Amino acid sequence: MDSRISQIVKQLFAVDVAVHLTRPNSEFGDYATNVALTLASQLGMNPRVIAEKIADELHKTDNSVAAEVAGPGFINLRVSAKYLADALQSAWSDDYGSNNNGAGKTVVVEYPSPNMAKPYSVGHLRPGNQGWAVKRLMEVTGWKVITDNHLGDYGAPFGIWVTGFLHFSSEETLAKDGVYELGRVYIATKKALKDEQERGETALADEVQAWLIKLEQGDEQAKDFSLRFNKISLEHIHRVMDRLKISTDYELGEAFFAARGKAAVQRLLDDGVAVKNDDNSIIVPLEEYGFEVPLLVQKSNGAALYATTDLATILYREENWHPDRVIYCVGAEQQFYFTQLFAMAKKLGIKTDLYHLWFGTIDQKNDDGTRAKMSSRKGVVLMEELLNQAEAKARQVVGERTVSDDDIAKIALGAIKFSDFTSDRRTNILFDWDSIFALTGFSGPYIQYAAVRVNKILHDITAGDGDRADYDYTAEKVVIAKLLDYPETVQLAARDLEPHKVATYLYELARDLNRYYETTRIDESTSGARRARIELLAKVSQVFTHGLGLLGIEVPSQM
RNA sequence: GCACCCGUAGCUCAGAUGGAUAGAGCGUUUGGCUUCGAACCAAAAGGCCGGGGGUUCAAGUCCCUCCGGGUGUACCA
Repeated sequence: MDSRISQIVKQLFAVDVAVHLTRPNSEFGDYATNVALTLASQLGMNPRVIAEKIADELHKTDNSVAAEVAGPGFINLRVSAKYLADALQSAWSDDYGSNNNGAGKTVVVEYPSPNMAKPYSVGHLRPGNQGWAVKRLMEVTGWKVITDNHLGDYGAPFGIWVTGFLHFSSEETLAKDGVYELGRVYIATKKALKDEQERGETALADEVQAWLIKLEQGDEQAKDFSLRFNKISLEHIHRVMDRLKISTDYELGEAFFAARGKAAVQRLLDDGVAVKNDDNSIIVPLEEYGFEVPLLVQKSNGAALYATTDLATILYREENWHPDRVIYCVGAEQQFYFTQLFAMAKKLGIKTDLYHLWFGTIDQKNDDGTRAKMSSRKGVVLMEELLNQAEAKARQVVGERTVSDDDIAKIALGAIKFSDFTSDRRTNILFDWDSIFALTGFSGPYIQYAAVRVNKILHDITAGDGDRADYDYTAEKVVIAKLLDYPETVQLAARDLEPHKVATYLYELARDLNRYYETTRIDESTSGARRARIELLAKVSQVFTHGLGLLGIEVPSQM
């Protein structure tokens, strides 16, 4: 319909415009467009006159659409429910909502990239969650997707671990608490290091450095510590990711790329992109990209740092994966760093679209009522604890009904994940135990419930062989119109990498469906109507599964 | 200091390319289950969209400025 209006505009006024139909208040119509308003100044005509002409032309060519001019020059369009039902039927397919916009292109998506020194906390919720959703969005829009978990397994944390373990821990507590003990030791040691620095001492810091050097030199004891600690941490990360139902194709951590850092830095020097300072540190000046501070790619002691491993990572991916695009799912705190990194890549001549998919912080309320980012100092919430609590809450709501552990896990995950998609990913979100487990209203379980319910109906009621040809779909009009919006929603969400748009859509679809049930019964309808309704509900069910799947949320079999 | 982000109902947040009467959830008040699943639905109350100025036929949305908050700002990752 939008393209036909474009055609009419071209025919009447000889201008090319992309017409976008909006969904106005139902009192105005089913669809609306403001083309006449946007054209008015360009054509030097009264917008209402333009609108009238378009509406007239529309009537002449198609009597199934009622066009009406309203207000300053809006064109409101009204069609029959049957018309929409037919449109849905012809647009329908088994992967309704998917498209091929990204065909032939490759994208690397990097997530959740946790720091291995600490247990998986809610701080890692967004990278994993948003990263997974972006991966899914890329997949259903035709891209070839490669996912990589860029583990934080390199650098000072190892030295801090060992030093801290020897001073503040024991084999017994490590055996008992595993990664949580490692995390405790890490945080305690960081604090001890800071205190020491304030006193002007360096004993502990020297010890940390000594362990790092030992590891680099292949010292047996250091290697043994490294293997043990990494194993504990990695098993933990895998366990949590399994529970979160997220995974990646690769797990190439910083340590893997640090080994390639020297060569990468050498290339920078060879290309004249980097400069060596007198103190042996190496920097990439970025004044021409608007940065006062250069990017440091080698410490004065010759060691690699973040920018070094990230540079090696970029080069490795270019060589091996040839991506058109790389999406880094990392928090907003690193925005400045990534703009520097990308500027360096550009300076090196890398053409790939490097994109920092950032998200706001997870905040906590301070005692004085203000908000601030959750931090290990103030005490973070651990992911396993969050999952356990969410499952307990779900179980409590389920009550007497028998629901499998698997379904409970799906509901708990539905609540947690969806809460991350209730706002734009850039928004700082306030961590709150109640809202993150929300099971009612604008929540994951609300949609899951609607999906479970519709599946139950589909299971219990048979469509029969009635003739639906004469059915007018009046009662279903709102739901059908909503289903017709789905492909565009996916397209927009994928274009802007904003999965929360899918979440909003699914909520509205579920709400429209719940309202529909209030007025219409499926089982009491006549044979032809029943068949039409059952077939429509099957479509709704498919969209629920598809859409929730984009958010990494599954539909339980029961709840 | 500088850079980026944010300020919308009591709270938490939506509001694509500027468009008609600014929307949800939670909370509050009220009504609806002998009914295909009430984790639901219906209704009500609640807003100088941080302040001021500008551009436009039209501004929550764009520009300027001020106020308030968050996050960064080369040898941490």
